[in-house]
Amino acid sequence: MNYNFSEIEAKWQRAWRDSRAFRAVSGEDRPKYYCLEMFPYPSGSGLHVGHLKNYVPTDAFCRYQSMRGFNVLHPMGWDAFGQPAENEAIRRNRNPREMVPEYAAAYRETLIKTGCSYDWEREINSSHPGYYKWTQWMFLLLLRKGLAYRATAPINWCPACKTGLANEEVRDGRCWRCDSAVEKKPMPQWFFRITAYADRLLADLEKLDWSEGMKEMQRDWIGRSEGAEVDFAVEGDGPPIRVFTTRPDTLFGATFMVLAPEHPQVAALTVPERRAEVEAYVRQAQGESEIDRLNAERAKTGVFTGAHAVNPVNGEKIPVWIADYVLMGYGTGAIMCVPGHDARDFEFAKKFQLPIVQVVSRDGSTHELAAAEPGEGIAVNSGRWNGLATADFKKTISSWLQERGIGRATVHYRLRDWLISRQRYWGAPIPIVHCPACGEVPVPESQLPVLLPDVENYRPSGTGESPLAAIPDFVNTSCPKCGGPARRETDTMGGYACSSWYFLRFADPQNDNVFASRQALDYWLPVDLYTGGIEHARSHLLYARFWTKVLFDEGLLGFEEPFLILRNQGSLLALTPGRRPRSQEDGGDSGEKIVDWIVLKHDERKRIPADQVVWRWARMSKSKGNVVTPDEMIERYGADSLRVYEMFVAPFEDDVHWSEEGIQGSNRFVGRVWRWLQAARPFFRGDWRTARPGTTTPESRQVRRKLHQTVQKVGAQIETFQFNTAVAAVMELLNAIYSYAPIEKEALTEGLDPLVVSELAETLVLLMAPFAPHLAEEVWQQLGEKGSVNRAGWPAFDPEVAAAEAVNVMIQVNGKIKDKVSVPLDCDGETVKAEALGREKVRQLLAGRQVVKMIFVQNKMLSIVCR
RNA sequence: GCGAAAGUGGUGGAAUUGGUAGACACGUCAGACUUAGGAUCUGAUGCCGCGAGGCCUGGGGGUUCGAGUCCCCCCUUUCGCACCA
Repeated sequence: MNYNFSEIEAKWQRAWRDSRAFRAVSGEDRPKYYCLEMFPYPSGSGLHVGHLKNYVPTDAFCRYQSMRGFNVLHPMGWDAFGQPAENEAIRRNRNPREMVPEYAAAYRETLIKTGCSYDWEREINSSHPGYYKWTQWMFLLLLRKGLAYRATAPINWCPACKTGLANEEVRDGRCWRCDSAVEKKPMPQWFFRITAYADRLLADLEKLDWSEGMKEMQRDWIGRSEGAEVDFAVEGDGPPIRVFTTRPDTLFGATFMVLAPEHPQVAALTVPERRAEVEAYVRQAQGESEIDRLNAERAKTGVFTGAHAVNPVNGEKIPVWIADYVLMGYGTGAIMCVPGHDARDFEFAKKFQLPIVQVVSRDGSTHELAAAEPGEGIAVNSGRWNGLATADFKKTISSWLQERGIGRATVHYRLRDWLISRQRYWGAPIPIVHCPACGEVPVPESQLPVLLPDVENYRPSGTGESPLAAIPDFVNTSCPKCGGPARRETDTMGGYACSSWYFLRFADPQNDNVFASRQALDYWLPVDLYTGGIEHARSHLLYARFWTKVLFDEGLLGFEEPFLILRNQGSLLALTPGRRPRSQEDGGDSGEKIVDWIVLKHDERKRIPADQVVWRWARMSKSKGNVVTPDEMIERYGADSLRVYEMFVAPFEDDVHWSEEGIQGSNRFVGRVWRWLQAARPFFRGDWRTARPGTTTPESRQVRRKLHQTVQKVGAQIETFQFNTAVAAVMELLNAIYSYAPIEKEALTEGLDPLVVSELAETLVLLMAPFAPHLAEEVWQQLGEKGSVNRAGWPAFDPEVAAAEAVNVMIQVNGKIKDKVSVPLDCDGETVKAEALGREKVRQLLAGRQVVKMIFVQNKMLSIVCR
């Protein structure tokens, strides 16, 4: 009988819904387990099989945990606010308000069809007022704690998205979404002071079970660096120039200074006769794109301001230059230049013929420097500090500077504050009122949420202002403080605000009085297992950790880290049609990005001749036209087969080149399981556990051994996220079962113990349940078992049954395996030696030679060394 | 340039952490059953060799009775960071 998957899968999906099978009830006695996948933004392209590379294994894990007796919370929701959704709405000329729920519903349908065990009663949508009320509440909390502020600063402006971008959203000077070159634009915008938490965000990484690579990315992004700030007095009047350096021990080698072109002191420092030149350079630097400035390969440029500063350690006058290799955004925007020991300063000094002095040496001697020597060593040419080792010198000089009030040891971070303002429609309005009398006034909590108005035109204004600014009914309001006329803030919050706390909301998603009750939070949180793509390494995960710490500090949470274990799934790649770029598209001489392949646009599909199409592997996405949908796979092979394939095809973390050939193998496996269980069903005895097998043939013992070994293996491997080998283990077991009890035998039990067959059948169903839950439920019911298999206990394994009776011990002669002997488990060395030396083959090899030594490893190997 | 991970059959991938390399699967080949089969079942399948046997984990050294696994050098790929002072 073939497996009618479409009927059976529909039956159980209905049954799970009707029985609320995956509802998580807070406060139960069973230990809780909170398992979460990064919630998706619902796009029009729908889910593709690539999404399931995450959802399916994580679901198998949840089902396994449920069978082990955990009270599992496995929720799903929609990251519905933000530009992806808004851009899609614009493209389709839809209102996101109507479009998003449709898309979410489609996602939900597909996820239900895959048999994923979500508690849909906890579904959340971040664009729903009941949700974003609390996003706004979080904003006010940050504001109250001094962690939100408004500042006019040059921000990353994406001209295509017409909005500001946080630093984390800029890659190689380009917008992460649309790849446009990012510009700098000064605008008043809201920021969150994440830098205040830099040290804790860095230190607490140690507590987390995340991949080392992931932690390293966060460390890089936070970019802690220890050093010193030093004030250089300026010749004449004017405030000193403050620099940051990680090498205060090289102060004696500082022969000039460089300021970023945007540095606020530039104008004041520049002498009149150099003004024209300096201003021209500043203008030129401003006109450059971020991409140009980020290019480290190009030659150094700069101009002299005419001003001099005084090196505080030796009183020497040193020239002050400006150059675009110094960035305003890091440190103080000014540096002391030590050409002898910094490659960039060396290059600059060579070009502009500035003096180069050696102040660090390996052995205390000095020599002509052919290149910068950035390493540590012993101080030379450093006055009374000569001879000090770098580390000691750093400490000494820092205190020396501090005593004189001209410097101090400091720590700088690469991390910038989080730009939250978006000049876009589709986001949570920032709950602030601008009052001419009172200034920036927070909207009182009782007036939350500040509703996003329903509008006709939600497109970006083009002026840089939010579309909300064009809606008088929204903008014009009264000041909550003085009651006078005032204007609402028209920026909305970037999507990352919503995703920085959603994992808390799942604990108590309907609560209207608080973002989640403390009781529910204490029961469910923190998230025990979090899974998602590596692309969120620095943005989402950093922000969510930041908000969690703020809430902890406020006493609202009892934990400081939201995601204890993090696993990152690989993506699915699909063959994607593209073409060679045309000459004007290859970057030419202006663009640095070398493109050698461009995805075919929709209209190009038919136009381009087949022989000009170039196929490449690329991540699945609708825009690339290479998606395979779960729906079509489920239609053809069933959800269980698709699930098995997604897990079996490769390790969880690995990228996969999608092909349909593999899924047929999984389909075959599922069918084999089904057919064997159907054949075994008539002989099934529910009392096998108590009725004890009467006959124990060697074959029975062997297959039971395999069974118990498999139970152990599958559990252990699900726990370590090795789903591919866990599935393989069940396949091995099935092969063993087929040779023990082939279906074609007239009677499956002929010559077999029906109790053994029963044990095999029941345990096989349980082992299949996390992977192929529909099949498992169906057979579970057929076998006359009560309740959902998802609540049946995970099978126990008996170590005695699982233990091997005999083992093959390898015999090595001079390091090469020559023979093997089969001996009982844990057989002692002497017996094995005697056995081995008696073997004809071994005797021949040892003839005329002298045995030097023998090494015996129990159950593994006997190594004979001879001369 | 810096940092991280990885390189195993025709393919996806296993390998208890130093002890039978290639589990499991795809593909291929052969057989069985079939009116038929893109179904099912059985078997074979790293490479060279008729064979005995020899050779195989990116390349080259080393440690060891024994190395895919540990150490050193090199090559390649992927990812992250990068004029960060």
